[in-house]
Amino acid sequence: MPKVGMEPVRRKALVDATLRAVGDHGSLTVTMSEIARHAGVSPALAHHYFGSKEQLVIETIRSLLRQLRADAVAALREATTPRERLSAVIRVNFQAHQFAPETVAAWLAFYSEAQRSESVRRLLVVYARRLNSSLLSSLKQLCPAENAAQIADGAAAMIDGLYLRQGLRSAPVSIESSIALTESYVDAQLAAVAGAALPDAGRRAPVTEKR
Amino acid sequence: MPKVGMEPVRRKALVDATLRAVGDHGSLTVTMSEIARHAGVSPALAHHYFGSKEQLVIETIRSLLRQLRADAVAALREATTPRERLSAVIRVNFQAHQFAPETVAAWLAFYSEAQRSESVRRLLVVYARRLNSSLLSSLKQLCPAENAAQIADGAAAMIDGLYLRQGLRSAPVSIESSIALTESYVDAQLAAVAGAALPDAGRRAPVTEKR
DNA sequence: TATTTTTAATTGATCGATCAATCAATAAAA
DNA sequence: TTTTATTGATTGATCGATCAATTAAAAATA
Repeated sequence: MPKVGMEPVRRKALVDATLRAVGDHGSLTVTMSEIARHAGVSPALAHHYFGSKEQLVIETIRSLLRQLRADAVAALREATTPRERLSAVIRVNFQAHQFAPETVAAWLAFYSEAQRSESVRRLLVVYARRLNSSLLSSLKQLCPAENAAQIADGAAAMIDGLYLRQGLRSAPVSIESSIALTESYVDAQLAAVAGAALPDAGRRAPVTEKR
Repeated sequence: MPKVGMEPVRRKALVDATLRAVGDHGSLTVTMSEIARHAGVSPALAHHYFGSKEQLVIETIRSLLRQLRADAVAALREATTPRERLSAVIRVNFQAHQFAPETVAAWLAFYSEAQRSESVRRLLVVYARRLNSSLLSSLKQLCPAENAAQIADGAAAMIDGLYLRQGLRSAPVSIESSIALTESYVDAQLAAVAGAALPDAGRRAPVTEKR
């Protein structure tokens, strides 16, 4: 029963359905039929609009990334100091809808897919780089560049690791604890750097250069 | 050409082949035929000895876990102080063969599979718990228990995260840097705890309790 | 020792199921 | 009448799994 102008509606529905299906299935082995069912259309229509399953998956990741960026922009708008911006970047990654089990499961599936699909890998690299550079730009205003780079790597790894463990649902570290853990890491590292720069501070600060 | 006593030989060959195949394929979508080819036998033989693909995969994960534990035991034997034991635990996880791209890719695939297979999930939970408790037992001798738990969570997450990023092969953090990053995290956290316990130390130590 | 029987190892052939993808057909809006 | 939206039916390929058949070693029997 063709109503004109359905294309954008269907595309969005299919992308959303893919995220949901991949999310609660936990892998890309979901069938096009299942995705289509979630979206309330026939499998053939999914192919009509996206050409292939791989393309649909790619669009889904793109959409996740767009969402993440939009959230980041919004969060950063309210932050004024570098330290606040840092916290904003951390917080965004643990926002409820990003940290929801299905979303995490979907990310995991995408990471695995990245091993086979170069396009998927490229997209995830974009995400990884963006996270690093968001952290880095704030950190560089809080400590020397070389320390900043190291702290950014550590924080990014910790964030990704907390995701991974969230995906396993074994020892569920809550959203708040995840944020606290990451914040605490950043705080301690910054303190260590500051301590090393001010050796008169009474006590030896922990070293960070172990390279 | 039946030679008696082949079973253990074939089982090992098939398990090794599975790890390799899953590793460079990057996912569990490898076919039994491919695994069997890696092992130099027919697909039918793989079914003969393991019954199903799922069972073969499970045995493969078990084997990975065994290896990891053996490495850990060996590394711990040479450590005497709590701090040395802590370093040993960290180091083991970044050993060359554990941190090799194919191994990391295999781990990733298993994590993804854990979303669907309860048995796989259970095994990975065992790994996660073991990592946590190894870290924890050393940490508890270096700081109060509540701080220890937090630091263990953070370190475990960071280790897993470094694996994840290694899997992406985007901004490759080297083995040495990965170890250094994790060590630095532990050092700084312990220093922060110590600093908070000795408030006369001239400068306020960074807070860790953000819960 | 010689012969037969049992057991272990191994595979080729094949079945059945699943699934992505295609396509021709239909229905209604423009 | 052309275009857009939509689907049911179908195809072709892939893959896990099964099974009967084969080979040779080991064990039992004569």
